[in-house]
Amino acid sequence: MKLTEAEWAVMEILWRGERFSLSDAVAALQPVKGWNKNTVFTYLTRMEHKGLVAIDRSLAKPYAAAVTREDCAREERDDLLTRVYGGATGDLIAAFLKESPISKDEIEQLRSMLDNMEV
Amino acid sequence: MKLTEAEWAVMEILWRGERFSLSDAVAALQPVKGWNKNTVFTYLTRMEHKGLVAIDRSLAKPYAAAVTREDCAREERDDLLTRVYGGATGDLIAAFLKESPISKDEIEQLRSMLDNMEV
DNA sequence: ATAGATATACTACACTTGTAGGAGGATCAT
DNA sequence: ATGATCCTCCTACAAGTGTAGTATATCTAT
Repeated sequence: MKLTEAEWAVMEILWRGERFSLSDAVAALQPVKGWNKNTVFTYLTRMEHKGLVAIDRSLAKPYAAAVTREDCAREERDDLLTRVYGGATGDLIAAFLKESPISKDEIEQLRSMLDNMEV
Repeated sequence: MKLTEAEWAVMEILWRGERFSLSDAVAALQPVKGWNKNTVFTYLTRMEHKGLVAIDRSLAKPYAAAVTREDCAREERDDLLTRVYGGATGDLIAAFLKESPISKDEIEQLRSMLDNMEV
């Protein structure tokens, strides 16, 4: 399930805590989105149908993420990888490296990952 | 301009050639999408308004890509990088490396890219 | 010059996404 | 116990997306 930009905003706040009441969610989304509470409610319930949000209506804080951030991140990565790079991970990584300078530490980290990949 | 999945399919075929007639485009999209010619026409004209497709109605083959594949790929990369990884290129690359095995050649290629990044 | 194929234009319709209004029930403080 | 607040549910609506029908103009081959 690929998330829209707005859905990412909702999930980002859900991933930052355990459970949320409506007003918790509204307050957390305020700086990012400035949404009306009904808008937040609509998102939460629509996203329940999609299996993104778990709602336990018997709790005071009914809302929680139903998927992990890592699962969503993987889907986004896979989508980019296959749609744009036809699965060629090397090309994709090369493109990222070419355009975004990374720190010395990160370079070292990646180098050791590469070392560990040699079987 | 972020493309939808269907728009990517259209651009992919436009990027594979110089100029296209409607039926060229329909034929090329047939195996991928199986669209009706009207559907293809609608996409082409809608995408002209978005600046994705250039249409020169005085030519026999009026349709051509108006943006490069690399520009679109960059937008997709940037979007993933900032939305999902908050700009942390190292983390993103690490995630790709962790999940998708790459070939020995690619490992070497990346290693030399890393070498060249050290100033 | 006329039938058949192509191309263009316009229109339509269902579904999704982004956004919010209104109404009714629940809760809480005084 | 009443008014204020909050929560839930339902409804709505504009824009965008995915898909195609209809109608008309144009080209091409006979």
